Amino acid sequence: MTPAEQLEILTRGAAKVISADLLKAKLEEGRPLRVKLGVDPTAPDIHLGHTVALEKLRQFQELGHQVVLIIGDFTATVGDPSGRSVTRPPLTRDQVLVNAETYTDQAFKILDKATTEVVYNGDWFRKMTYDQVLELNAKVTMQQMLQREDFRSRVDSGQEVRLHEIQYPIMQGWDSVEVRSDVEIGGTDQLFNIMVGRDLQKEQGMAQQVAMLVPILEGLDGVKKMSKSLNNYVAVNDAPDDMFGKVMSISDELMSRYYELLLGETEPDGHPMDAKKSLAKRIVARYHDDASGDAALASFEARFSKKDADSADWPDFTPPSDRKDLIAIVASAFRDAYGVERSNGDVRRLIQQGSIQINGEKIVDVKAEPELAAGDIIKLDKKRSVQVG
RNA sequence: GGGUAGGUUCCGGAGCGGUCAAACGGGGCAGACUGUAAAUCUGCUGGCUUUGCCUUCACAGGUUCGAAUCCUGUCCUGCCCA
Repeated sequence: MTPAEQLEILTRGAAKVISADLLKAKLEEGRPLRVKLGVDPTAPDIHLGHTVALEKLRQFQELGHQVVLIIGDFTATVGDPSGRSVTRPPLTRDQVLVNAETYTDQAFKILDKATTEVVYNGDWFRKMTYDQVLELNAKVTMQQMLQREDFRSRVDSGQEVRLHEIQYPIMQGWDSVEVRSDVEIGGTDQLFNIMVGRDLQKEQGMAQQVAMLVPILEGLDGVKKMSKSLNNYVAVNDAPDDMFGKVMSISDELMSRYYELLLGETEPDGHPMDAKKSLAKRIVARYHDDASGDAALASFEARFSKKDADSADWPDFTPPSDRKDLIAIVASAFRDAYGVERSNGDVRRLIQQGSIQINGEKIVDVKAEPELAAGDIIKLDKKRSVQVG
């Protein structure tokens, strides 16, 4: 494939490339480019927000370039302040290593494991001396740091900014030097960090990397960026039905955004609901398989469209043997079938507000002690039910 | 180091001796309506063996019949000065 063709594919969907000309020049060298993505193993789940960058990496990979995945085992103990309004709590090394492991497992759902280079930035940062740290710090000015929106707004609003946080961009930049990257991929909020990488590479007399910024995907709420901590994410490891359901719950407006960022397409004409089902099915198929996508669609339609509870496939649930009051039953159903802890008070409220149904019959009496038989369907809330097994 | 303003429930932010599990807003959850959409309306939003009880208002003591509210000390943060 010619450099021009590659350029066309690679820049598609990118929010910003600094610069396209530089990328073109690198492609024209005809060698495999080293394409870097730094990941912060702060949370173990990869979600759709991460996949935007990962899919971009895969495009490079498919064109024969070398993907370098940097596990920020060291930087994670600092915490990327990008886009943050508060200091991020640091993680322990053990947590980070465990997270890194699960992270790469998931990343290889998208990337080709065999040809991906995985490195840990602790390998070089832990060896650094204070001299070297100071030398690096001398490359960046306070003013540059304060140009950053996230730091500046924290300063302006009287929020604390701790000094270790401003080390983050420097460390991320140094990663680029260490791996001699040609291209760094990141979200648009990574602009500053990636540019620091360019500066440091130049300082070291090295060719500068291209900054390729991909758009930030909004989470299920449609407003804030998708993130684990906001609990507005779809994890690539989510079960098919769960993944499908989450996609169905997004707003129409957000759906067209997902079409664009996740599938690289425009939303098809027709009823928005059909478009959404199609989107949901394809996302499930992508991270599981085609059969799962079809099954999730069928299951969704049975559960919600036809409201045919009998044919729906709800998780099995065995009522507790020690207590038979409704509060205990519902609380353990949430816990056993969905892994959700709800306090008794919480459950009590659900009951009082008419969320709980047994075989389609609403139960509002908090003190009810229903007789349950195998096969009974207990509705917990709008989205979840269980089947007594 | 000095001065000063503060630390309240998920967040913001009231409260300034009892009527405070704590106004109001945001967020979240549930219900109605729907397309598990949006908008709208309603309710809820510390825990429990729930007409009551227990634990919360930075932490530790103290005053008081009674404290988130007063006093003392400690820790932490912002701002101004050095």
